[in-house]
This record gives sequence, structure tokens and C-alpha cells, in this order.
Amino acid sequence: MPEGPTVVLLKEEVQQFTGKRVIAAEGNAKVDIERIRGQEVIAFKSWGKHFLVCFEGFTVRIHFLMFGTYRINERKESPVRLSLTFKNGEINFYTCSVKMLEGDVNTHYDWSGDVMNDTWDPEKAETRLNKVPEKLICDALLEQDIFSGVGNIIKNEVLYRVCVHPESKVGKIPEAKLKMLIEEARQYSFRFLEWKRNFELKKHWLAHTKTLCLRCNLPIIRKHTGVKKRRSFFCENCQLLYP
DNA sequence: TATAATGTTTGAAC
DNA sequence: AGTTCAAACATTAT
Repeated sequence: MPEGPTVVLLKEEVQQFTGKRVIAAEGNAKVDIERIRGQEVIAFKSWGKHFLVCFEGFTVRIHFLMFGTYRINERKESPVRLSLTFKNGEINFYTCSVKMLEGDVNTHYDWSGDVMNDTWDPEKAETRLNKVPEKLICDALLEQDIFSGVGNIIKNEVLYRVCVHPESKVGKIPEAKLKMLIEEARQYSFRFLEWKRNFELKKHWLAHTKTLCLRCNLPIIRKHTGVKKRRSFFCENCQLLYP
């Protein structure tokens, strides 16, 4: 379910509930659900893969992890983790992590670290990358403190598009190339958003789950790479390794 | 049917 | 005390 752009889509879908009062809240989330009832939604926000429902004095943080889902104005069979009912409809969350954040939500997040945010700061990402020269780029791209919102699909597509081997060391990638990669992380995330909106995301995958390289027709290598051991799809011929 | 997959947190082990 | 790593969690499509 996740990756930053998907959470941005969710945010768009719930705009009908902004400013509305929660008339009923239920679910098996291990938080004080009672507290939500009667509160007005001040705003829906997102930071990377975090979906945030902001109320006066606190925020409900939803993280969908690997298997989380949601339904708007409908329900699934399975037990609901958190359900918010408004006069004009409802939002239901399943198999997600739910946490309460106290006080001003702005004190909890650096918005400029989110690739989908208006305030995204590529130079800050570069600074943060320069602090971890020994890390492999496949791990660094998944670091939410550097590229908040980037997930495994975006990782693979970005690396293929900028022709960088996933097992390259961050510190060995030339500065110009690293800047391109940071730029692509944002650009691809926005394309992901539009493709996902139109239910055509997979159609545009160039490397992820592919078997042949579109550029050179050689096999796409599938390997669990880095400390994170997430699967990478890459072309050894077209994607340069900076060891 | 067993496996693997868009992910993160936790706590044991070093 | 700081870092590392595997386990835990959980759902669904193939």
C-alpha cells in the first residue's frame, strides 16, 4: 500500500472531511480512541509514508507498513483498526500502525525531508547523504530521514533511470550524478503519483519486476541488496557501479 | 499451498 | 553505551 505518493493520494481523497467533526471513532488500535470522538479535523497532512490526521492539540499518525489499507465510505470484511465517522461519510483503516502525536505536529516533522512536500530541500538531502559515504545507495534511498516517502519501487526506478548500480557506495558517486539522483527521486515520485492516480503505475515500470533491460536487452538482475536486503532490479551493463 | 511482497520497530547480541 | 541484526507483525496475490 505505501510509498509517499500513495499517501498523497489518500490525502486528496479525504479532503471532504477537512474541518468536519468526528461523530464516532472505533477500532482495535491500541490508542485512546475515545479521545478522537467529537473532535474536528483541522487538517490532513502527510510526511513521507506517514498519514496525519491533525486535531486541536494532537495528531493521529497512520503508517500502513507493508500491508495496510484503507476504505473511504465503505468497509472491508476484516476487523477495522481505526474508523472515523463524520456526518458526510467515513474513513476506515486496516492493518496499519496507529500512534498519537502530542502537541503541534510541526514539532514532530522536518517537512523538507519529504520528497512530496512543497518545501522538499534537495541540498539538505545531499548534506545528509554526504554524512553516510560508506552506505550503499540502495539503502540510502530507503532512509526515511534522507528521502522520506521513497520506497522500494521508487528506489529501483530511480536507480535505473539515472544509471546507477544499487550497490554503489554513496561516497563514491560523483557529485553531479548524486544531484541527478536526488532530483530524480522527486521527479519520479510525482510521476508515480499521477500514474497511480490513473491506475497505470505498473505499466511505466522500467526495471522493477522486469526481466530484460529496455536499453540493452540484457537480463535485469534481481538481487536482495544492502543492509536492508530489499529486492533490487538492475542492469549490470547500463547501471554503473561505484564501488 | 507455500512464498514473497510497495515496511518499520524492537530488543537481543555484540 | 553504541551499533547491528534478525525476529516480529500482518495480508494477499501468485
